[in-house]
Amino acid sequence: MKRDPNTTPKVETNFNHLVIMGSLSEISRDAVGKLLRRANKVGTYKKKTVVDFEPELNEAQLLESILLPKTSEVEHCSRNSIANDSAEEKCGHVSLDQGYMDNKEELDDSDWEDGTVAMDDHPMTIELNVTPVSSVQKQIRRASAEDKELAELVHKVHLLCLLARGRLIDSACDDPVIQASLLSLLPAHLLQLSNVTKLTSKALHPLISWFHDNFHVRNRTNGEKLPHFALASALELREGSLEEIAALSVALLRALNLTARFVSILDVSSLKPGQSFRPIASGSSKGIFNTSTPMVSKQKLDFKSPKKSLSSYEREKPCESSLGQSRKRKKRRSTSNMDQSTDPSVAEDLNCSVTNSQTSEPQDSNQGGSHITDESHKSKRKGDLEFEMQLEMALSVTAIDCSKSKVESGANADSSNFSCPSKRMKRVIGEESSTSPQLISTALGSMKVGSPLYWAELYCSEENLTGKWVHIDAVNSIIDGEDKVEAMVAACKTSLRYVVAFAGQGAKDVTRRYCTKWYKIASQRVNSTWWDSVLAPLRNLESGATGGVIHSRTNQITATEANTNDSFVPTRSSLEDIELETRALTEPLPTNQQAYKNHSLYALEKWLTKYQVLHPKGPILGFCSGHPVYPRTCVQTVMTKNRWLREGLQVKPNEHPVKEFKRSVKPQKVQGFEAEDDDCTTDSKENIKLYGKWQLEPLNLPCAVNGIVPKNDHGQVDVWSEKCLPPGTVHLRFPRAHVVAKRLEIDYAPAMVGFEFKSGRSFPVYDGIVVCAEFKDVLLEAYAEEDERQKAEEKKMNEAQALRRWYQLLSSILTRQRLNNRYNNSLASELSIDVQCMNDNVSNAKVCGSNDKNKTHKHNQMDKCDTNLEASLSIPVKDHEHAFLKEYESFDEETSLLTKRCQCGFSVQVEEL
DNA sequence: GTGACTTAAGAACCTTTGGAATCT
DNA sequence: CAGATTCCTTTGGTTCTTAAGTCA
Repeated sequence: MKRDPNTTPKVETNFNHLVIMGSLSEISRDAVGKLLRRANKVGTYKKKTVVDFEPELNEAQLLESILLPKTSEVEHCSRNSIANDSAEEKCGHVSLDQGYMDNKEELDDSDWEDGTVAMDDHPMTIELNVTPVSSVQKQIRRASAEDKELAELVHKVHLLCLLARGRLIDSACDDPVIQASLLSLLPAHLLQLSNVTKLTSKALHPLISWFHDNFHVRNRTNGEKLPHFALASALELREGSLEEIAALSVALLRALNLTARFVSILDVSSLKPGQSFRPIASGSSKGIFNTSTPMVSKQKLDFKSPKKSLSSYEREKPCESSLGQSRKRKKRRSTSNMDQSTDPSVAEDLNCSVTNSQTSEPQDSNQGGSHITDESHKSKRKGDLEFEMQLEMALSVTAIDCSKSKVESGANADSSNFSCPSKRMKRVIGEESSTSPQLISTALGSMKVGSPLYWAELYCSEENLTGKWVHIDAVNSIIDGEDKVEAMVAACKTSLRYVVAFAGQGAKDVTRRYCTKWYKIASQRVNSTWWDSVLAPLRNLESGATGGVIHSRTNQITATEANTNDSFVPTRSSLEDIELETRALTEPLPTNQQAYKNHSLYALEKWLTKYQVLHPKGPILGFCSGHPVYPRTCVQTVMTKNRWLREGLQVKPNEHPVKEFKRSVKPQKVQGFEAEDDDCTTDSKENIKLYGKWQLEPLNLPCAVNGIVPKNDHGQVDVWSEKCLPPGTVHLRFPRAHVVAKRLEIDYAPAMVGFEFKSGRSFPVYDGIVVCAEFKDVLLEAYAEEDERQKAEEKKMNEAQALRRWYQLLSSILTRQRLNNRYNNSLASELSIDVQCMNDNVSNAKVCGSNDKNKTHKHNQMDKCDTNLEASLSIPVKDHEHAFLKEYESFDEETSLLTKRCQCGFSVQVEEL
């Protein structure tokens, strides 16, 4: 992963930060890497990856493949990106087709119903022979473990991306230029807020209403700007995306020297597979269709098929609203009594961004018009776009080199794409400046709202006794409306799974503050261990930036006592932790029974599993449909004696099973009809007896005495864990340990570590032996020796085998040569060349074992062969019989080698025995 | 529209101690 | 001949989870 050379200094700063927080960047890399590897493997997961990944794709390309959705939305593509896209799409199609052919049989109707397969260049007709009735009864395919794993990986990576984005926005809020510009716009009387020492939420009303009147949400694309510039641009125009306006409100609060956080709902892809990602703010399609006040004319809805009209409607909506907004905007501008001139210094800075957004405007509307015609084959979902954008931004932060794999289509997209419903909510709720729940519900009824996604949290030292973080939604002009957030989000058919507050480059999960029904979202969140480890470094940064020692009224009174008696100094962070924890423990009782099934705090007896009991059975916390509600802490897991044994625990004497149920014994197939008669006897024979944790004591195994290992009925020791070892024994996990133990006549028992299931039967799995502790060293020593000896023997055997093979090879060559010489066949010359080539290699090969004192005739013979071969290969083959004359012989006394020579130059070395 | 309940299907979990043939 | 090693074959019942349908 290389750093992108194109990243701006701002991003680099962030990256450096990430590097400092090693753990987080590691987690990011790990999660993204896993996803990429996983994606590489998965080619058949249809809903998420229609493109069949090519194995030779590199990571960047692969990422692109994931991100490049099946279709693309023309309106957000730059000219360049369109060209690139089409090229890429072509590639995509090749593999898509391939993938389709490969997995043809796996594709079911639902794939086509999704309508996400892009066939841009090839018009296609799909003939459906099915009747409408049968198409309704589509095949339900449950998600496999693999699908779940992939969904979880995507979820995690998406979370990391959103976290990274939040940090970028947060750092943009700290920008001194933006803050100064905001202050310069602020009427003088509101500036006094910065001098207020005892801040309450009431004091904020004038400020927030001024902000709300002067900054507006609008749907626009602002190119590839970084949050920093996007924010500046929004400030310049006094309008921007939901995110930008919320961020500006945070910047304003910070400019006034107040402690503020940028809060965002991390609207992340689902943890469960098969659920297509739909950003909250875009509203659910179901909701839109249920609305009684459609936002577009009926004609547009009448579009071929209901399915088609759904998607077209979804896509048209933003355009229409965008146009509407621009009209509204003009009106607003002309009537606005606010000073239209802006700070010249800021204007200078922002010049380019302003032109950017201005030029993007007509383009926007043009494309809006054209995309209706193109939509039949360009239907990239907003969620996909958002995901791409976030992933890209996060990757740039974590400096993954994705410059080549830039998802061009996504780059132009902006969070404002999906902010228009929220903007409408603002009109409805904000303009009437009322926050009554009734009004919200009216707004929701007409589905003119999106969900609040971003807001601010301000620390008010005079709220409560110790101070409090106050929810401030400047976009909707809501102050201290934390209890309304959940209802607003729920109205959008989603839930707030992750609400994260950003400050000082850090982040903190504050979901608990906004969520009253934790049981509903708990299952939709990633496992808390992972999430906590991700947030740990960010939490520190956050509390470093916002935390401070509390000097509340109560503390001031007891300040001296606290200093002397208690070392605990409450910080904002720790007090908030307590507040959130308290919320977690005081959740109201759910009204529906099924909510108790996996509730973390409460339980109903009827929803307990087979291996759960209530102990103690009380206190009763309340009732749900007549069923008593118990605390979850009373739910205990019960197990059989054997299962507890594995945990290193045994049932105390005289304890009766707390739960008992009949084991259903299936009649043995072999016995056939005999078993039918046995039915009642087998049933009564064995009941499964379960015991609770309170009935147990530590395992009391017989000790090893006199070097004898206590064994079970099978003459072995069950080693489920170290706890199961009899006292005074050790588990030696090396192979062939029993051989050594047996040789040394040490008592041992095979260690059974589990079972393996094969062909319907279970077989014990052994690993090493169990011996008395006193023999451990002796055995290890002996084993080391034995090991060494065995290795030496192995080596010797290898060498001998090598010798044998050499001999075999050489003699076969020789035989061949001899045959050639004798019969002088036509292949002779060819062979000689072949053999000549081999000569270099073979003659250099040193034949081992020739120094062995116990030289056998075989070895001797081999040596002969060796030299013979050398000689025979070194001379050209002729029709000639060697004659070894005595006078050419030489004898080397040192090596006892007799060298015989022929006149032709051929020589043979012979070792005398 | 909501929730209780049923049904159905697939995933996940639990079960828990050979024997014949061949090689060394 | 004894002991070690390899090969054979590839369960099936129960519970949990999830989604859809029905009904009050």
